[in-house]
Amino acid sequence: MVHSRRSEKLREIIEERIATGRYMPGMRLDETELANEFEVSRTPIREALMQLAYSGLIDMRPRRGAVVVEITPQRLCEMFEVMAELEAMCGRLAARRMTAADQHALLKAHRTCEEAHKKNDPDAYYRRNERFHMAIYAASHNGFLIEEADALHRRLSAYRRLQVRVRDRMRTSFLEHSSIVEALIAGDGEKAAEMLRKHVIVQGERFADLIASLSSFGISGESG
Amino acid sequence: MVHSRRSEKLREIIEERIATGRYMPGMRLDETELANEFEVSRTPIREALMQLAYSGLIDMRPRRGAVVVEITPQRLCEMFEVMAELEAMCGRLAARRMTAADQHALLKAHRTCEEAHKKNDPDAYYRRNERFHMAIYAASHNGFLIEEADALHRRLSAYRRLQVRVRDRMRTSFLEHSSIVEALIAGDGEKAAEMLRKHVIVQGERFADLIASLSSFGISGESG
DNA sequence: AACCACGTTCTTGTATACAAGAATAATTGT
DNA sequence: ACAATTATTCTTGTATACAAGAACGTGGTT
Repeated sequence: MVHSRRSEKLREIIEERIATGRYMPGMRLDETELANEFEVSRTPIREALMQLAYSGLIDMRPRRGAVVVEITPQRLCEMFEVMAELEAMCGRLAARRMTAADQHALLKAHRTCEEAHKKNDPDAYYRRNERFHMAIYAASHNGFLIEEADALHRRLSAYRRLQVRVRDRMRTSFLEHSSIVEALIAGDGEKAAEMLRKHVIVQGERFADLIASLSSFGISGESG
Repeated sequence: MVHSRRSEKLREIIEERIATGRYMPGMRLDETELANEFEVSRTPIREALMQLAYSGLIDMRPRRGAVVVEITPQRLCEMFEVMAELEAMCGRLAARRMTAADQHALLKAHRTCEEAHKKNDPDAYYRRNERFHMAIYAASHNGFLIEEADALHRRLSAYRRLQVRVRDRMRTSFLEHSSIVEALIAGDGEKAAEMLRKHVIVQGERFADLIASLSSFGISGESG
């Protein structure tokens, strides 16, 4: 058995389960229970939970255990607002700094999105959309920015997954991607930034869509 | 004795020590040593270290202990580049959303900076400058953004402290503050954003200044 | 004398034991 | 019968014990 910090992997697994909605907001995470499930002691479980608490995914009140944070719609919009700005920044930098290899990766990711769109496969589109955005982050050539954008993107992935299912969202998203690619390839940083900002931010009718999907997700609903 | 998670406070203390340069980059953090110093067991120390590792302040290689991360000049510039963008975003939002109370707080913070500037007291200016920037963050009325800006600001505080000592930097900084305040009060979000971006970003001759101060700080020097 | 192998020691990673606060259930008083 | 208070139980927070890998030193060999 490899003895090299299990809490890392445990954190990733729990993070994933929160992101995919298996651990719903408001749900209590019992240390002993998790320890039994993963067949480890409470120690690595606790270490994983501490990290998640620090990153804001769970809330650990002293002596009251870990709870998956209930993200209010307002909070979620705030997070998307910041995400939009980070992506806009990536786009602005990418337009100036991207290499031929970056362009190639971006175009490839865009084409795979197109496939998923044509097949009308929201799950595939969701995954390929992630790669599209990652390609833009990478092209910014700012390592720290890439990490931050990546981290926030992961935190929002559960809600992004929901958004893709909204009627016509996939088509709109893909069309926006096309314009973004165009601006990036043309080297127009400001335009790319502006389009990415609008692409990511949640406002207007998309806000209503989000609220609607949240309630089906169990957030701000009857969950206590 | 209050039994409510010591690792929180321990994390803050260690974080502070890294920020102020007491724990220099490259320095090894011995769990047992820290446990003895704080008169606790290794358990809460470890929990604090895990959190710091997750937030990127220290590096924990399996079985090789915790080491304060060596931030390269490039990395530091990347971080300031992101900080600049977050502050610009705060400014843009603040110009639109700030209340009378926000304006009052901002002007007050600005005046206390002026005092420190006139007394030619870099340490006081450093502290009051923090409050000035915090006032802008708060005025953005985006709770998530405030937290993120705050966290990154803290991570960069050690380097900011050095920058203030650069000749004439305090005067330049204060003049820039004045323009920023003007733009914010006038409600000109784009201008405020642009000025904040330039105020925070490290480039040109300020980059050279940073490199120079870093070597005296022990970074990228002979420290292993 | 230099290099490799082995063993010692030291520190981290994990498990378990123990303590203390919070939730809950039971009991008693009004 | 209902509420309040207390006792019990349950879970977290901390300490300590133990195991395993890594660093380091020593000794032997070439």
